[in-house]
Amino acid sequence: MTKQRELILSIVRGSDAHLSAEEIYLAAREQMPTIALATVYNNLKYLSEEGLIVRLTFADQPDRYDKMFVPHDHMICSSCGAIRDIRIEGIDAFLHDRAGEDIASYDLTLHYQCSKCRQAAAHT
Amino acid sequence: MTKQRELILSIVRGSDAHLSAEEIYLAAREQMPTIALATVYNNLKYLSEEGLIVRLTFADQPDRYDKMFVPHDHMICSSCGAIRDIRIEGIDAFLHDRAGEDIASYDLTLHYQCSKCRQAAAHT
DNA sequence: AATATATTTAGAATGATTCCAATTCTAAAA
DNA sequence: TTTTAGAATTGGAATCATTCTAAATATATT
Repeated sequence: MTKQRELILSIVRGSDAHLSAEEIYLAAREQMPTIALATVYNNLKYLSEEGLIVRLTFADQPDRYDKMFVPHDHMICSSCGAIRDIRIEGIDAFLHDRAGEDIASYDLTLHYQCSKCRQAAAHT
Repeated sequence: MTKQRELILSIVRGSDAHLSAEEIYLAAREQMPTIALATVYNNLKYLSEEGLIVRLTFADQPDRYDKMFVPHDHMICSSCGAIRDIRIEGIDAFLHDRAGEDIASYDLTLHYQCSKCRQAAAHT
């Protein structure tokens, strides 16, 4: 485990945001100013493949990375793009029941309008 | 409605595959050899925004386009990347019930291993 | 300490998509 | 039907996220 890899893992694990590679790179540089962007990408790929973190792909955005200590899904605001965690009780069993195939995993993203954007839209 | 737009819409509507912009471009060129790739992108964006077709975003792939005449979700093979439609009875009500927010829409992708890849993996 | 293997680095390359500016089309008005 | 205004098309350049490459460096093993 190199220092770089350790640092990147700790940044993802230490944040509640859903950080992009670029954001992780900027955070990493504060502690290790010589780290290369390619190293960040290499390690994010490695850590995702090892299952230590989870890569999230949304439309019209760079990929994001999630520590996913607790299983959950995501909600994304259609207006501002803000991402939020959501736990949907029983979804896992529900999907395994009805898929009719052996499901390895799933990605679920709910689209909605966050309260901030709902307010902003209200008084226009 | 320009001829180009009409052609692109008919290609998406006429296919059961989940075509990428590039594939749609190639199909379009057979009937209209001078059509520009940018026109395909412009129209796919326009048609998606109008709700006439649906854009699908998966990890590690270009976006794909779906006519979505009937609501459904998708399964993607973790080995070969093949995409399949799946209908999950009651998922819509289930999500609206438990989200605790007003859901505009959702994206659900199940990851699995398709039968072809399962066989291929079996006799190695 | 020597060696083999894995990782890092910086920059070039790639691929998907968007942007741009010039031209052409379309549809509506005169 | 001409005129005209707005929209769409075209081809190429530009952009952005990400991966690749090859050389240098670090790490772990003998």
